Amino acid sequence: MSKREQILAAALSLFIENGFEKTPTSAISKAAGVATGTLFHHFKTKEDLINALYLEVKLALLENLASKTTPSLDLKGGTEANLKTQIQALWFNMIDWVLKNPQEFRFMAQFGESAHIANSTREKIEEAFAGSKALFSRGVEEGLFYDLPLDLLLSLTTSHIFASCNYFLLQAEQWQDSDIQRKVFASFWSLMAKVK
Amino acid sequence: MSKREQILAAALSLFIENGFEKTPTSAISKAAGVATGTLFHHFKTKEDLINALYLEVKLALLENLASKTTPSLDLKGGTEANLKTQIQALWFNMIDWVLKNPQEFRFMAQFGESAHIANSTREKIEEAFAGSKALFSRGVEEGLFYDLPLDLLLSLTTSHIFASCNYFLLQAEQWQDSDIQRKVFASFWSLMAKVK
DNA sequence: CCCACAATAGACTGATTAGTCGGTTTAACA
DNA sequence: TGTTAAACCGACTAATCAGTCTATTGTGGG
Repeated sequence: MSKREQILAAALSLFIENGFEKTPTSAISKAAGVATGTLFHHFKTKEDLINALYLEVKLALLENLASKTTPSLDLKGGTEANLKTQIQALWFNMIDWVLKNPQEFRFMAQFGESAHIANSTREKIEEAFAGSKALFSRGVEEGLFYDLPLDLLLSLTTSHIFASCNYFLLQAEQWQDSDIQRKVFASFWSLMAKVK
Repeated sequence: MSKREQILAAALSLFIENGFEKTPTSAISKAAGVATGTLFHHFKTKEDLINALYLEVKLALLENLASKTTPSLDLKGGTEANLKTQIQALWFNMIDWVLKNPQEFRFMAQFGESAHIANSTREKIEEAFAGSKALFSRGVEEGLFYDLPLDLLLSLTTSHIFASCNYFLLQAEQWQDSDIQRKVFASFWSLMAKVK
């Protein structure tokens, strides 16, 4: 692991444990086994560090969502069944990843709304997630989902899945119950899908 | 307005604008038109101050939710219609209050997850909101809602309504559209209500 | 009118910390 | 082997800030 990675890993742990302001850069460099100078060699400021970390975490999540969701663009089984399958895969992958990477998730949850994350960082993430966004856009276009502004729909679905992750992270044994899994996904789906 | 209230009001503005750590107590007392000593007379520490503020804001919200939701315990029109009506009233009241108190909402959103809010504060709030909680508990008991752990269901509904508030706060003109209102509430309701 | 105590004031300090600086080590490459 | 630049080191500093302290001003009850 490069020193840069050591620093990021140490920062991740310390930030979620103590918060940003209560984590001195000295503590980060110490935990990373690195000198202060090295930290500031890799990251111009402490804010740069947290922004880099946030971006990396988000991209790691994205990669994991994408890797398993076969983007099978052929529409066998009808467009609706296909879309639901893809979104369901995304949903499972997300919870899977969160349960395997609890620190990363806590970090996203804790700092996603914080003022430390710069707009430029948010824009980069927005861009990277454009692909997943398109999936939901399709649902609206095809009249399958509520005809609501896409941003609103995305915000509703994102917060639903975040809340689910948060719950299963604390109650990991419940995630073993496939009955609960089914119900929670049903809840997720019907929050956007029109009643027929 | 008492000095104590002046301090809380100043802190609210400054905290949402600059964050907790980037708001020196000196800035708060200055904005409140008060001396440092006065601030620390009313609040033992800066953390005490934010906890008091958080509690007050949450209680103000609660009062507003409760005041308008006539707790009509007679069950005319069937228990189901009654429950839906009450929850719908809660839902509208919440968005109404948020649109009228944007700073308070931003504050809740920004600091709800933060480590500055003590557990004792969270417990007090939990207690205060037990009444609203009971409404959802009823829905589960009556088999109207998904049979999921109450905490999970509450977390899902809360985050849905938070996301809605957040959206309408930025896109206030959309809240004028009663068609959108209907759809978003439908989404909210079907996220917990079993499909029949 | 007086006493006790709450409220107010603001100068001050001890501790903390982000980031700098001057220098050393490592490593790629010519 | 010599050159160069990146990576690395850690002592140091300039600035900031939470909370203290001592003094002053209301104020309610006896």
